[in-house]
Amino acid sequence: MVIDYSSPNVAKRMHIAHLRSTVIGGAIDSLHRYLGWRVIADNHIGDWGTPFGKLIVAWNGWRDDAHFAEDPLGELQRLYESFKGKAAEEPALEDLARAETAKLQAGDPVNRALWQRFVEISLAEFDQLYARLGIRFDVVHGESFYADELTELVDELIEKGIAEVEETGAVVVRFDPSEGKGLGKSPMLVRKKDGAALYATTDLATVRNRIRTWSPQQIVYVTDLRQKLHFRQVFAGARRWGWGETAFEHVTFGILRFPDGALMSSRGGRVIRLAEVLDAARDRALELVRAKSQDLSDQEQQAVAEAVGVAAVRYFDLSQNPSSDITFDWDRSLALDGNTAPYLMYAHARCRSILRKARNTTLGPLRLEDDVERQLALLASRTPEAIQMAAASWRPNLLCEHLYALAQQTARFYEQCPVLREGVPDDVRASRLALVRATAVSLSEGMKILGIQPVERM
RNA sequence: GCGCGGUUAGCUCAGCUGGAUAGAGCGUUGGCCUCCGGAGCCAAAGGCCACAGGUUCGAAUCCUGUACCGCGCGCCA
Repeated sequence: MVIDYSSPNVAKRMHIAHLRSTVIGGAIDSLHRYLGWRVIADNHIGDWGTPFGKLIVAWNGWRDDAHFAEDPLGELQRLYESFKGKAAEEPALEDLARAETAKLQAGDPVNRALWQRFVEISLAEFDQLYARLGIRFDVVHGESFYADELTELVDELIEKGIAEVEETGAVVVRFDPSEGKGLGKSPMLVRKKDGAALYATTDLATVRNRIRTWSPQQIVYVTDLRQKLHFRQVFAGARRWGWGETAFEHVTFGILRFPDGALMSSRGGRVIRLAEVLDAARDRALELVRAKSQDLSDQEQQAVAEAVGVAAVRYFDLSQNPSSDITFDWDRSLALDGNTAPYLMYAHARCRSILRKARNTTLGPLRLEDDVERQLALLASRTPEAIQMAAASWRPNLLCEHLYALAQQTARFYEQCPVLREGVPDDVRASRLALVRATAVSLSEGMKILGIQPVERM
């Protein structure tokens, strides 16, 4: 299975709307790896096209070297955004940008070098965030990777009769209504009248390359639902090409909004940086760790705070059904109590605490006499089922829900079923200890799939 | 106009391959540490599941329609 997720654009900072694809995609990725799939995670970054012409114009025209030295990506983003403002007043800039884009695509060494630098700066920052989030890709083939084969690909589409040339010179793929509801009225443009390719073209080239390279059973895309039509077209185009052996899946998720309903997007201007949210989450967690866990060393406190903070942010996103829009709220996404990642981590840490203290006690066969422990055993035993359900329906939130129920039951068990206290008969103790261990394993395996790092103490 | 989503408690959301009195968190109110970790536990209040039909022994869940909200629909990605 090839899975395509995260896919940020170069020269822009990742903001929390990017978190959705990254975190949901990452969870779907690890769910399938856990179930034995061979998964190739491919980060299809936006590193090509007209934005770079604009960026080069802005770079040459009005860059701030001092700002660039201290915050490279911030300066690139500022330049890109300022281009829009200036171009609105001075339309000639758009022509300049087109010219710079053309030069870049033709291989002009100066523009190529600049582009290379922009990409490297962006990737460096993305990698830092991926490291914090525990995300790893097998390959990073951005759009530029396919740039050289697009002309040939469109020519071949025309040759095979898949696409047709219009009078203007533009090339489109026209669909029959039988290829999908509504597709008959929505042709897919693969070449502009000026000869340039578009993102549908790149996506077709990407499909072709993935099939040639890995012959996957399945190719999965994780993007927001606004791209639904686009991918339906790409998939229908791919089937025309004869790539129907491969199953295509578009996992969509809803839009991130502010509480007042405003959209969060680079376009709208109102964004919250992902790094800023992760930092805030870590800081809030650190405050709590310092108050609650004074027995941990300063270094351990820092590590736990980072794990707890990142997990809280991830879980906020993962625990909601991908298909619905979500509202970003600082307090809720950074919450450390209630239905949150720290709650799962806490339940796990309490199990670990018992197991540490019980080092020399033997684990026995299960004797489930109390209703609370019976329920706990039942829930723990259903974890594999929850993992399968979550994978099959592309909904990591199902696993979140299961783990939360398991953690809740763990807390009840902890209150009501003593394990190591005096007076607990040996056979009951041995049974409960085995149950605690099974629970700890279920929780930690499940959390790891969700990218939540279980800790021994917190 | 066509297409795709959505509408469940004060707020944020689960539950959607149909199944028992519709769940959780937050918030509100009231309890629980001589006891393995209180980032916790117990309890209460709070819902004609947008509306109207249909299918079914049974519908928040499936079908049809309506209303409202959001998104998308060739030369950006």
